[in-house]
Amino acid sequence: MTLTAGAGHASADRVLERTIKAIHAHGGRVTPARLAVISAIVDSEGHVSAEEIFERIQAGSPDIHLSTVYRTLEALEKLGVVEHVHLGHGRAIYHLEENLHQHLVCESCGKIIEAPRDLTERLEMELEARLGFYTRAHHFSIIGLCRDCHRREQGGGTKNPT
Amino acid sequence: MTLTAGAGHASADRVLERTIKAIHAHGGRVTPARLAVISAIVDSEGHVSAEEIFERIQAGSPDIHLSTVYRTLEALEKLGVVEHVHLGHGRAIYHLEENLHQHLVCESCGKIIEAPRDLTERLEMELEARLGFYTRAHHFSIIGLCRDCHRREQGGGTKNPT
DNA sequence: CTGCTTGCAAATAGTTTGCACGTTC
DNA sequence: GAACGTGCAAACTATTTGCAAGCAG
Repeated sequence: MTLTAGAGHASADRVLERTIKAIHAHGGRVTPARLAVISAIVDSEGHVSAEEIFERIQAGSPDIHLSTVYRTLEALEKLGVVEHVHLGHGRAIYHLEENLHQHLVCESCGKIIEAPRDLTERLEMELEARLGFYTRAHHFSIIGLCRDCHRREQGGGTKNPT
Repeated sequence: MTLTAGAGHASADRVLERTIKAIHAHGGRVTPARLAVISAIVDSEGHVSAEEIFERIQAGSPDIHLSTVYRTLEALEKLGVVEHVHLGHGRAIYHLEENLHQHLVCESCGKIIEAPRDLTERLEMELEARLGFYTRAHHFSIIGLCRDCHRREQGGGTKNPT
């Protein structure tokens, strides 16, 4: 829980409202399933796999199917409400598009840190200026070691990369 | 495919040699399958999925199984010879660890561009200085649009900065 | 000879899809 | 009422694994 980014629970309703508007704007229907998925993502501080969302939802609405979660996520992604990243071998992780940030994933403990935007913004600008490469998604993942794990491996002498 | 030395890039042989040494150093065996996998990666300019490697190998050695390719890649990754990244929903892409670079993946045409190291080096340094996050892997993927696709989507190429 | 490697096939994990029915607008 | 969304099950893709036979050292 060492997130330096400000966590705004007050924004939860705003996200919901914005999403509903977006769904309507595209001729879509606002269904319990979709509301549940959005709530699950908001509740989970922004980093969840499809299955985690599914499990969270199951508690309150056992009738919602996993495939619906996937389809809803796809729809929400098309609406620009959520995005997903592949952090490793397994499942993808979804988060609100509002949370424009880079994921710093610790290889050792799996912790996900959010890098301040300004650090990467410059990189994006330079990529565009020098290579003409336009980073549309505004997100990517950086694999490495968090402060603690790095320190541990430096000092402890436990070198065991899996 | 064929192990004809000398005709290819000068670095190809060096990679092979280094890899053989690494395999031996870890008590592993140098097998035709492993040589074929390494050659396939080197031949392919560094960006290949497991299946592409498999197909390349099939041409010369139809007896090598896909699962062997996976197992070999895993072994080579453990030895620090190759690395892999997940660029999208589908398969992972493998490349030589020597090729320390960032992948810029064009969302639209799928082209993979390699960003010059210095662009990202600064980001890495700042991540370490400000967050204590140490980017061990020295690689990550940035999704976006290449110059051409970006221009096309802009609609007519209004400006032309080079 | 010894045990790391491989081929094969079957298993897994994560995600997608076809179809008929239920819901939302 | 029509179009969109959903449940369900089955398909699919990428990758992994158990086991016995095969080779490298």
